[in-house]
Amino acid sequence: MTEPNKNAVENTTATPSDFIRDIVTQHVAEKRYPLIHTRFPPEPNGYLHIGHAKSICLNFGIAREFGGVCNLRMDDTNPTKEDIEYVESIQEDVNWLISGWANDRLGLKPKGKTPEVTNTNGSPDFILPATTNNDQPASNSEPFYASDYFNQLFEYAVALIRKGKAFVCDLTPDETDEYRRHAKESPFRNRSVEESLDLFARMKAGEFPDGTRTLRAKIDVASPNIWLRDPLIYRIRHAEHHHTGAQWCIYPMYDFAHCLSDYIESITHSICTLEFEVHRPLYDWILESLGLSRLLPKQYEFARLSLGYTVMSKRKLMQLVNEGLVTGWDDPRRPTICGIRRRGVTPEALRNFAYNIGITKYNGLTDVAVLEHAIREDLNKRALRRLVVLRPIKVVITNLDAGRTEELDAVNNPEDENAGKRKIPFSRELYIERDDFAEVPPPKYFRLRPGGEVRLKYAFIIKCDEVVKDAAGKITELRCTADFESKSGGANAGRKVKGTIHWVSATHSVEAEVRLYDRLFTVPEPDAEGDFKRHINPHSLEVVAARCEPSLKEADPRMRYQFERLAYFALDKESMPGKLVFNRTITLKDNWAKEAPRS
RNA sequence: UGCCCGAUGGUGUAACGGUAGCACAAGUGACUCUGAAUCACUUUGUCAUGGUUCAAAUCCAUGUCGGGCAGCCA
Repeated sequence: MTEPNKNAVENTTATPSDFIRDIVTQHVAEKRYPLIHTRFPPEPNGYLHIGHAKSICLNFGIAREFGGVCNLRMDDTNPTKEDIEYVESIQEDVNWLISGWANDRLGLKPKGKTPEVTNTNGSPDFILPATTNNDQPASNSEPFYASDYFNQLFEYAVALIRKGKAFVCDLTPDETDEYRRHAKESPFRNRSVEESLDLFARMKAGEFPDGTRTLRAKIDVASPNIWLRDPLIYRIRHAEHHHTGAQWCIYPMYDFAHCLSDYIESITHSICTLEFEVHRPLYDWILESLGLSRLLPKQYEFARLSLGYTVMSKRKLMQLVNEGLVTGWDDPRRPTICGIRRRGVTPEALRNFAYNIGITKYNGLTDVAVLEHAIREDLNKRALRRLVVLRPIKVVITNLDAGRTEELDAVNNPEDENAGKRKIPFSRELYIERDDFAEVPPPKYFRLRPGGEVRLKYAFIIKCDEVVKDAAGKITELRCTADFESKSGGANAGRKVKGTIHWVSATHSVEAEVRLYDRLFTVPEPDAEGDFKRHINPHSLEVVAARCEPSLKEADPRMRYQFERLAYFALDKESMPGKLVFNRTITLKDNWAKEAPRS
């Protein structure tokens, strides 16, 4: 049997080019950093989706192309939204997507390891180096967690207060909002360093309820950039954290935690999406205000992915799960990485897609056709061809005896001669696809019709002699005669007929549940206006009982299949020996579907 | 409203002051024991107006349109 990953195609030779890689290239040329170090920092509050895949491919791609490292970091500074379930799924999805490509660039840390002090002369300074798969067996490693730096972040915050650059503020959330909107200084802005230090320590000790006090950076309340108007950097939250437990009741805000986590991990290029652009001055301000001794990371922003006929926001994806509109996070109709994987898409296809769409600062809408093309291109090269009839109609070969079986040769993959051949049984009773017979054929129809001929793939040319119907007028079977000389290699093998259709032997075929997936939404931008759920496609899933050629009894979950003339399929995780379940990954391109309605 | 960012065929992107190219999509034809794949060909574009320059998609100015931010979310 062929290796599952053999014959894969990937743009590994072409080097992607975009404005971020241009910057990195220049930094490498001027030897600005000893090592190019990126990071992928998801918040564990949901499952990863194809938009994250774009970011993963960017960050790991850069690490790969420039001989660097990309840390996986849980950006877990908000205990009320995050969960261990998401931590686990994130690791699984990242590993799946980068395996065989950039898994050797994955930056982890030894289990339980926390940052070390690098500078003892007054201001605190911490470092936590990454290890890669090359340095350390994966079982002793774990991802980075922003929450592992809570001690260090606390010390950095104290340092900021000491420098007179942060203060404890007693304003309520509403008041804070109000003051900020009107560019008004907090009445607590000028309280003494000692008092802020004392209050901050007491915040940490749990003396105050949620929302009563915050730690704020002292920057510029009149700044045109809202994020510089004395932004909050710590808030009180009496909540258990999935990673640090009940240790803390104050938690750092994103802006404070992120830049410093990058610094601690020696990140050089901190790449995020466009909505953080206005935060960049704050990112720089915090790092510069602390007077840190090592090279500072820099933030760069690119446009997040929007894809046609789907929704990408975590909130909406969560809503679809909670309201039972899909079966779960890994429902194959969803744009989540696990859903895409379950559907049968390979990591290579997803990476090629990410490569093809490029990286810019323009917020566009990517056509799903680009994704579909990447999937088809990959599957065409690797999928094993099989004959399966989705909606059967019976065909009786009247000039073949009942007990007789012919064994016919079939090519496993015309795109890969190493994939070999297999035998398919042919007998008196067959099934063909209902769509492949038309009693009253439309123009240019070249499949089977009354009195017409068609070739059965890998087998014989048959002629339809009689259409049998039941009392209600429904077609129950087609009675046909076969030209046994027309078999591949036979005397009449070269005989031309217009159509070739797929078939299975009725007696030898095995049943399978086949799940036919279509796009989840009926419009290109479901969330453009109004309620996105109004646009859910009622036909996004159809389940049929299909008849498969017998070789599919040994179907392998690692393999991909093309049911000839129909679509690409993969085994679902619910499939069992004796109870086959296939998911349709994507249909074959169908020009007939475009042609037929014209007539 | 304030601040920030962006605009190249239908869609997504390249061109780094010097021939507007690529991919997807669409269309035509060839081939075909998959109406697939493959191959060949074709259609369609620099937001607008000024300026700088021998030369502008690229630099400058103004405008138009689009997006983002204004959580004790990330």
